[in-house]
Amino acid sequence: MSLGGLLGEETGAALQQVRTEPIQQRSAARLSGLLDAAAAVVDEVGFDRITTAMIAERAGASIGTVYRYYPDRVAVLHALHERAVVRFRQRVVDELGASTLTSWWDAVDCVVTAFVGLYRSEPGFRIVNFDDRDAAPAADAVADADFFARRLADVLVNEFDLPAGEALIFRLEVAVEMADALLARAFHTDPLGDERFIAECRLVLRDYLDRFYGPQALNLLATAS
Amino acid sequence: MSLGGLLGEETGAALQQVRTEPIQQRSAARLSGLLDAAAAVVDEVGFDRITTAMIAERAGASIGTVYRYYPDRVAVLHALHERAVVRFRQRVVDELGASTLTSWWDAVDCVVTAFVGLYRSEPGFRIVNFDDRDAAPAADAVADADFFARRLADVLVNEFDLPAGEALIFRLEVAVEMADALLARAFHTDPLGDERFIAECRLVLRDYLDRFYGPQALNLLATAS
DNA sequence: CCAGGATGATTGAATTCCACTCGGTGACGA
DNA sequence: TCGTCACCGAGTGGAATTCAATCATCCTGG
Repeated sequence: MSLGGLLGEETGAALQQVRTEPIQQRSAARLSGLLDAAAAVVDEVGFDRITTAMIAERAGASIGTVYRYYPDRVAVLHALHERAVVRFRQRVVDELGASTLTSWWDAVDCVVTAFVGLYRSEPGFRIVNFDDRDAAPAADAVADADFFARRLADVLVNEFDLPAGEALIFRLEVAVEMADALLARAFHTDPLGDERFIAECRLVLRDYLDRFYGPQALNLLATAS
Repeated sequence: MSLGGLLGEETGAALQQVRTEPIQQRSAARLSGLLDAAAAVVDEVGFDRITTAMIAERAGASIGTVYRYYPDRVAVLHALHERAVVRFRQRVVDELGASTLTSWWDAVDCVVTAFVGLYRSEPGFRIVNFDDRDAAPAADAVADADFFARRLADVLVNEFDLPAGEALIFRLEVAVEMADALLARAFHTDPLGDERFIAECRLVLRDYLDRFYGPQALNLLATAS
């Protein structure tokens, strides 16, 4: 499996929440237009001041159109989140392709860089991120983290010969949670991201994973088996 | 300063948001009754499906009564949050008093234990925790984490001679964010808390702080100065 | 190639829901 | 018995959501 595997096969399923899958092309544009509008509005008025009317107006559509595609207000925000996640994965793949990877650490570093990049460039990403334990079934967020951890695990196993298994997946999940929290904190006040927290995030991740997958730890594993 | 300092002096100010300080006794019961109701409702229907009507009905009061004490819907949730934080601090102090502390690690461990205990016993704590970047002025959440980090820093400096300063506070803030994320994850699906994540939280905290405040690190600091 | 029916897409006034107000009614204390 | 304090719940306004009517596009038989 190549690095591209990170993208996942369910890119289409990301829009699960839409009421009706669009048949004609114009409606595909409507869909993304609605999300663009939602992203813009979120950035402008904030997460909880958003109204469906604002989204519709910004997208040049009527209220009814919003409800044609999404069952309710929060579903729109969920979809926005999903799209952000998909773009995040794409960004990770791009980053991975653009750098020469000498160890698993480079891969992890790419993930952090991608995350930071999206926080900075993607409208609405700051508000509706991995961390949305807030709105509705946050089960999604956990599922996302889990899915992502598994994908990343595949890559690390295949490219850098890390020992596969549930343990690796669990640790990556832990790493994702920590990284998410620290990066969210970094961007909480500072729109460009507080570098102290970003740097500390990298440090924490490296230390944590080094404990299990650093040179010494791997040697121990090798001798033991 | 004793360990009790963690409690803070502003325990009374936690209810700042009430419109009218209750004069007669019966209304004190109403106040906590409203919060109990809010906590129960939060646990049942989730954070953003709460309605003021639900809270009032559950508390056996009328809508008007809710608004007699709280200026708006989110104020109720804030008050609930504040109460949870106060109870958390109290629990930390209790834990600290009940154990023999031989190093700063024991203090950190107590904090984790208190957090886990509250997650298990306090209705609504799961939803409205430190991490509520969600609704409304999320600046509060960060302020909380920061405030708590400072208090904890005071204790660690005074009881265990850790080097005071902004660096310590920053690292404790990082630690708080990570712990919050991992514990939230632990309770996300499992109401009793996934022990794997709880254990990993303790491990991560210890490793992270050991890096700076472990025996070796402290010796280095001592020789350097 | 084209009518014209079938189905997808859009609309926005009407409806429902919900946060919040306020004038009226009881309950407590002195 | 009077003056507050506490409480109630119908009423108001605005936002969320519905739905029947209308328009656009596709498709098919002639």
